[in-house]
Amino acid sequence: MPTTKAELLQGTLDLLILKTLAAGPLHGYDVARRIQQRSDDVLVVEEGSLYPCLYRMEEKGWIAAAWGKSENNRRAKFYSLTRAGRKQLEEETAIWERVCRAITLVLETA
Amino acid sequence: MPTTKAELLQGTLDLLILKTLAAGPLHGYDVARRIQQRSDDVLVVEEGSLYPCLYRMEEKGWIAAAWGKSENNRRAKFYSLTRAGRKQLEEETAIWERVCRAITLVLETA
DNA sequence: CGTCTTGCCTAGATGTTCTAGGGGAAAGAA
DNA sequence: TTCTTTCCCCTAGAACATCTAGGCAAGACG
Repeated sequence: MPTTKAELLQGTLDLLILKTLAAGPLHGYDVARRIQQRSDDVLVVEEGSLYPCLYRMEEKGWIAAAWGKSENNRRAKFYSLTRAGRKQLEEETAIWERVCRAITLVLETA
Repeated sequence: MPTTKAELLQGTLDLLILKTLAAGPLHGYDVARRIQQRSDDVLVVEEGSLYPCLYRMEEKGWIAAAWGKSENNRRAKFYSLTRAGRKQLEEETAIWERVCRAITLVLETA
């Protein structure tokens, strides 16, 4: 039996992507890989979740896309945070901390 | 402007209910109220989410229901944790801690 | 009697993520 | 050369949880 279910917490993908892009532009494939690496392989972003999410975020103006070449000389679409994206990152970080604290509160109540 | 969006984190409702019932049987309405209170009004469980969730959990054998009278002398359905429910609570708590830690890891990466 | 509160319930909409595909192009092996 | 692997992008539809927006019954309280 593997580690079983519960990869991604619904509603946190935007935040994870925004944060991952905060350090500088990355292409989509790389965004997913970094989230997985930095979470010690706990969070796995499927491509079927990743790309639609990137489009939604682009439509909302949080990120901007530009075609380029990857470090492996492949055609790749690079995403970078917009000003609105940075603001969104701040907001979502605050919400996460608030909700996370709230859940912890409930779990700690004897 | 109010506190805006993001009440409940999708996927955490089962855990919150299980934990709330761990201290003893409660009726549905009360479960929602306690989650809200204990989270300092951050987590609000709508009734349209609550009851379907309770049914799912009952079907899975995590909780058991019994009709009774509330402290206000109203007809109410009391839910209590089964043995399987306690096991599930342990599992979901572990998953929550793992995922929460993972997200925090990503958010803390410079 | 009328209204408020408690408490349970449901159908349908909404939104996110996953499953399960497909495809092209560079790199490396045979 | 050809074959296979890896990288990188993309999409349609299913699955699932939560919310919206209602409805209903009965006790409390004026």
